[in-house]
Amino acid sequence: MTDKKEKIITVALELFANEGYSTTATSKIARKAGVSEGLIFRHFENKKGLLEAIIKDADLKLGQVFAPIIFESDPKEVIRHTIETPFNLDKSEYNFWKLQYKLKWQEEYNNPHKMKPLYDKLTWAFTELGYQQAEEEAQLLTYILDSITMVTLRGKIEVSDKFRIFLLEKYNL
Amino acid sequence: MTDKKEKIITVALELFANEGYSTTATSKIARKAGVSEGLIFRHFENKKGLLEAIIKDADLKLGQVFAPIIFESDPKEVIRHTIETPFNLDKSEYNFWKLQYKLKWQEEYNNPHKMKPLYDKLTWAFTELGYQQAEEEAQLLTYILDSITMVTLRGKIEVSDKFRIFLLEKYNL
Amino acid sequence: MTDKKEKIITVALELFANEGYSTTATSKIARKAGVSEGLIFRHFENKKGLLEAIIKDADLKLGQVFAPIIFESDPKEVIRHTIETPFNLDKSEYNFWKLQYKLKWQEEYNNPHKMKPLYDKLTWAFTELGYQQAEEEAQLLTYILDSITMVTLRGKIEVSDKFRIFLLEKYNL
Amino acid sequence: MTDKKEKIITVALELFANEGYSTTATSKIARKAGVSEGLIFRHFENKKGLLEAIIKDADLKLGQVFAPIIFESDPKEVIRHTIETPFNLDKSEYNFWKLQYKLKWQEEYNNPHKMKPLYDKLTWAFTELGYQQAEEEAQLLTYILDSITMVTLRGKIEVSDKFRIFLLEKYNL
DNA sequence: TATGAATGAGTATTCATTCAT
DNA sequence: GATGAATGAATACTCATTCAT
Repeated sequence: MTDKKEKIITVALELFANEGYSTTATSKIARKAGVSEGLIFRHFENKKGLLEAIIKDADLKLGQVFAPIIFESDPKEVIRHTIETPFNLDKSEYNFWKLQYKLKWQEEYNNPHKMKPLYDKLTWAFTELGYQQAEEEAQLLTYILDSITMVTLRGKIEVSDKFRIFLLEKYNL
Repeated sequence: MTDKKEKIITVALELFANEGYSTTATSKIARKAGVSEGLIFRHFENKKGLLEAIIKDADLKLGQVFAPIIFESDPKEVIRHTIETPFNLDKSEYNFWKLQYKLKWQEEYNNPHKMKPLYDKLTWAFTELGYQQAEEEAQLLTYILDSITMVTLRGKIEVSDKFRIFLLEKYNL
Repeated sequence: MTDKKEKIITVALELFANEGYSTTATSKIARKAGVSEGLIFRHFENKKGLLEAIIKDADLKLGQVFAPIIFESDPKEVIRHTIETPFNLDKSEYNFWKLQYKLKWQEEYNNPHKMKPLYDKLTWAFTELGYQQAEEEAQLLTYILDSITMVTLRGKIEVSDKFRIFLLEKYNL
Repeated sequence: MTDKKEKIITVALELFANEGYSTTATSKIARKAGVSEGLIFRHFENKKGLLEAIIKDADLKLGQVFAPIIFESDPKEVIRHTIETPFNLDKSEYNFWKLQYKLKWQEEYNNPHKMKPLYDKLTWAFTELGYQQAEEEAQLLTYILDSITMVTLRGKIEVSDKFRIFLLEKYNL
């Protein structure tokens, strides 16, 4: 992948995440990336094609982010690690996460099955730990963490460390 | 308010909620509402003005939706009622809710304080019921319910009644 | 039809006829017609829609041009009049005719049946005049006249009056 | 001439003939010819240069096609052969002919003198055969044959063999 | 000779908005 | 209050052409 192609992807991710996909003009992406507008279409054919390239990249990354949890063998650690994820979001990855959550509102790109592996692992962990309704517990936890993540990304309110500890205690961690 | 003005608002709400604010052309609103395009601007000055009129309406409605909870005096009932809200969304109000949640991603329109009264009431209820960390409990519950609401609105997955009962049991209801 | 709409059609006909449909930019049409480019699309939806509006107009006109021949009752007059048509093209109608002939090369718009009524009338006339193979004679005459028309429209060579008389004599007129 | 250069010419001829010069993108030519887009410009400098190379080739070929007629010494044979030409078009040469006729509408490339030798030969033949107005007869015949050729190339209507015989009889052949 | 990344001017089309009626 | 013609700036996308390799 050439430098310019990569620059386009980076800039587009930033703009799509913060200003929205349809609100972001390809001309703006080009300007910010320091390339000609035409180049975007040479590399991605479509504005949509550019979005999809970004999504593909992101799906890969999503796998990497959750890999340590998926391969964890201690159920307590699975849950602790999961809970701590939204509290440890790196600022450099905000754009990535914002796009993930924004796209959920775009019918076409809302794929709930993406998180299936994590959900399954959590179910397993809760089972191991003797929870009666492991599936519901797993579901519940993902709901909680999704909300926390979104609040954090929006940046108007910070989810306090106190809340993190509150959560960990809830799960006896 | 004239019939036509109201029709514009209804149609715009529907389109903004489902296809997004910036993606929805005023011409489409006009067509679907059966009015001339010019009329939109006579009544609302701006496309943005139209959105803001809708938001104003919506804020009013939001108050009404949560009033029964806010004025409930039995703490158990406060929590039960809150939990059941996302499970009782009327299809006719999906557009209203969708817009609420979508706009949270629009910096300009994301006002976390909107839900303050509900949050306060929940804090009060948890305190009454002797929970140690009432504020965190209130926060947690709103997180959970936000996620459920969003999943429901997106419509790809249904949150089961089993989960509702699971939740109520969690809170000893 | 508003003035501006008509102006668009006139200018577009001129440009499509002389510079070709796909070679003519809508911006050029707008500039020459003294209207905004957007107006073209308000009125015709498409560049193609504009072309089709022109063609529709033209088909109407084609009917008018040949009506006097179609309703002529003297077979000799039918043939004389037909022969003289390409020699009497009014300069103000060149664009109309040019477009007719150019579009024949565009698969989509080449409709040989357009001239059926004239062809039938000629067949009738030749039959009346006792020609053995009236259909072929009619065909032949339209071939000849098409070529003359095209040469005339291209304007590099003029078809002489001598040739007109030569033709009339061929048909004993 | 390299293989690739020749391939470019062949493909361009096909596309120019069928989809038009200005409608055909150089990228499409490159793709269909299996070469890089840059190569077209290395070999022909211009898109226009490519067209002109094709025209040059074509003019050569045109000479070859009519040579047997030009060098025929029997006047009857000259006319018979000329008449039969449009009925014997080889499908493999349609593109060549289509381009010839389409370009006549392009002022810049419409050169009526190209056919002068054939026209002169026909004039000679008609003179030999005692026709009174040999020049006009020659002109007339080229008109007829041009029309037949165009109809054939457009392919919607076939010119019947009956018509060929009709023509030959007209000229006592 | 040949490639393919890159450009910049241009193209059809959209869209929020204005305005005369 | 309501219409519909008209605008102008912006938008996604195309395309002939250049250039370093």
